[in-house]
This record gives sequence, structure tokens and C-alpha cells, in this order.
Amino acid sequence: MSSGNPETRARILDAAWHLLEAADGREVRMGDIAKRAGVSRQAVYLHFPKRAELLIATTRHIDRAKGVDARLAASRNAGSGVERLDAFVEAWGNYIPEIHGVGRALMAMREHDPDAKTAWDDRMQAVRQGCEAAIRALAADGDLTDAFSPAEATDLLWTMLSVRAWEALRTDCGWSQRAYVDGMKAAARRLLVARDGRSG
Amino acid sequence: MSSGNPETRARILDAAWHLLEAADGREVRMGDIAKRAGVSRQAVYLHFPKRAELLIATTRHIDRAKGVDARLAASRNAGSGVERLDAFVEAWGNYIPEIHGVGRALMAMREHDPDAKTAWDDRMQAVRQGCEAAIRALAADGDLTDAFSPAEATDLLWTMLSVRAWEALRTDCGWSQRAYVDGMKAAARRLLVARDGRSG
DNA sequence: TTGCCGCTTGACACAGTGTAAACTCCACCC
DNA sequence: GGGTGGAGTTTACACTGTGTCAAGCGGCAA
Repeated sequence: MSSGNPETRARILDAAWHLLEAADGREVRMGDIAKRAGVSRQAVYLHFPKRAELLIATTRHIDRAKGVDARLAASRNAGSGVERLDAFVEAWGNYIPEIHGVGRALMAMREHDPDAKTAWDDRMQAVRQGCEAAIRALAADGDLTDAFSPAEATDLLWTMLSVRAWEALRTDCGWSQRAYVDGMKAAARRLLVARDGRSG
Repeated sequence: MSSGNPETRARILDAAWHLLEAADGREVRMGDIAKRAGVSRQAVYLHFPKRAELLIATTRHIDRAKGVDARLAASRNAGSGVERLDAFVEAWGNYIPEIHGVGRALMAMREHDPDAKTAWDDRMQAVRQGCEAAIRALAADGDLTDAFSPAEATDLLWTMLSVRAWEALRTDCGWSQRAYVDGMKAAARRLLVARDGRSG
């Protein structure tokens, strides 16, 4: 795929990952990543010609290290549609903080870098598929509200579970991660489940 | 407040406004604004020393031109809490597209410019107050769900009505503005209103 | 020994923001 | 008429960060 020693490549990806994770608002430059990886700035460009490529590769690196696929797959094994919705909200909701650092950087590039935009949009499309599947399971059980069409319900769930919404609730509103996951579960049920035995 | 001819200042603000409104993803540079205003780039800096200041002034300029205050005030006169919630969602939801151009630019600067961050956060705090007031009215009528505390309900409503969520639904999901407003009204009621006579 | 691979060093182009200084134009005021 | 100051213009430049280019260097393998 790309030139250079795979070990160096991995060191760069690790450096990018951890810097972005720790960067609380601060910019992470190519030079910072190089320094942290113990490599020259040009070496970084040898492995990743564009900043966007490095960021994209970093998300994949994290996915591999954290095993997203396995985690999201778990939500597919839930019994009922409602349980599946809960499981999906929990799985994805708890994955957001893991990729948030890179996500931030990638979202910021989205505006002026078409590659970054495509890469991030692709990832979000994958999340959307998860939402769609959860809604389908709900509908199959006859538990989907008739207030929204399945497509609308998918859109709403996907928007609710966006990284931006997570940022707003966690950072601006000061919710804990636990509160976020529980709150989103409750909100998703209220919003999308038909007969939920809700009283008020 | 600032030096220079108020007319020139207004021309610059108008230029910024219309360029940002029309800029669909494209960057709007200080030079672009100057050119459109029929003025030198340096003249822009004479009126607005920093890009962030220009953007902030532009939002205020739009507010004045579009009369937000009046529009939002209308939602305060609604009879019941539920009506007030509807009115607020409608008023703010229909205002988002008006400021979206500048909003985008300001949100993009938020990351590395503290002034831009403060300015945008202040604006969003104002929206939050509106959410809070709507929730309070709902609670006063005894119509607020007991699934969430008033604070949580405010946070959820505020997040739902964020510019990012609007972008997601309108741009990524292809909702029309009408569909957005109606969808948000329905979602807000489902999520927050206790006895809404909902069937499914 | 030769040759390549992986990396380093150092220089540079480019864009966009922001600063600085000198100069023009005009209106106003004595 | 002559002086003054405000508003804007022109030109030039510093700075930051991305991305490119070219030369060089150490180690390893044929």
C-alpha cells in the first residue's frame, strides 16, 4: 500500500492517535506528530502524503486496536427490536469517545478537503446503517412508532447519535459518559418505540 | 466602537453576509469580502481588525436586518406550554437557515480562535435560554415528562435544535425546511411532553 | 562494491491572515 | 489659500502550516 517500514508507520499512527486524543482544542500539526513518533516531519509525508490520509489511516488504526466491529456486531444479536436499539445506542455511544480526537480533526478538515469529507462521511454512513438496522428490527416487532416513517426514524436516530450531539451533551452540557448513554437510550425509546408503557 | 465610515462598514457586512450565505462549502476569504464590498482588503482590517470580529459583527448585522428578537419574542406569547414549545421550535428552526452561512464560518473558527468560540457560544447560550423557558412553561402546565429532569430536558431540546443537527437533517438526510420544522416539533413533543395523547 | 531502502536535513513554494508605512483624496475650518 | 485630520489605497512584508524537492547518509543484501 505505502512505502516505508511498517513499524515506523505504526509509530506515526500511534503518535497521531495519542496526540489527537489528548489535544483538547489545541491544534495537532504534522510536525507535532513527527516529533512524538521520533521521526522527521518528512518521514511522515513519506508514509502519508496528505494530512487527511494520515487522519483517515488513524481512525482505521484505532478501529483495529479497539475492535469496533466486534462491539457493534454484538448489538446485532439482541433478542427484540427494542433490545437491539438499546444495544446499538450503547455500543456506538461508548465508541464515540474513543474516536473523538481524530473525529474532531477530520470534521474540521471536512470543510475544505474533499478527501477528508468523503472519509468521514463514509464512516458516518456506516453508523447510519446501524441505525437503519435497529429501526428495521423495531418495525419487524411492530414496535416502531407511527409518528415517523422508517426513513425519518433512521434520520432522527442517526442525528441524535451524531458525534456533534455527543460533544454538545458531554462538553457543553457537562453530562457524564454514563448519563449520555442512559439519556440517549431513554430518548431513543421515547422517540421511536410505539408501545413503551410510558406514563409521562 | 470602530473607526471608519459607517456606510463602508455596512457595505462590508453586507458583502460578508451574502458571500457566506452563497458559499456552499467554499471558503470565504477576507480578500473576497473586500472585493465584493468594492473596497481594499486593508479597508476591511480598518473596520474589523480580526476575521472573527467581522464574522461576529455579521451575525449581529443579520439579526438586526432579520429581526430575530421579534420573532423569538412571539413564541413567548403562546398560550399553553405545548404551544410555546411548538412556537419556539418553529421560530428558531426557521431562523437557522438565515444565519447558517456565518454560523458555519464561525463554528469552523471556534476550534482555534477563542474569540470566535466565545461569540458563538454566547449566541447558543441565548438559544438555550429559549429552550429553558419553553421547558419551564411545559413544567408549569404539568406537561413535562417525568422521564427527564427539567435540566436534562433543556439539554436534549437544545441539542436537538442545534445548527449541526439542522445541517445533518437538511443536508445529509435531504429533509426540506418544512419537513425539518415539522419533524422537530413532533420529535420535541414525543420526547418531552407527558400526556400527549400519543398512540404509537 | 554496488545499489537500494528508509530516513534525515535543509530549502522552498504557496495560501491566507494580519501588520506597517507611505501616499492620495477630500472635507472642513480658520 | 493653507493647514489638519479622517478614510481609504497601495505596496510590502512577517508568520504559520501544508506540501514538495533534492541531496545525502547509514545499513544491509546481492
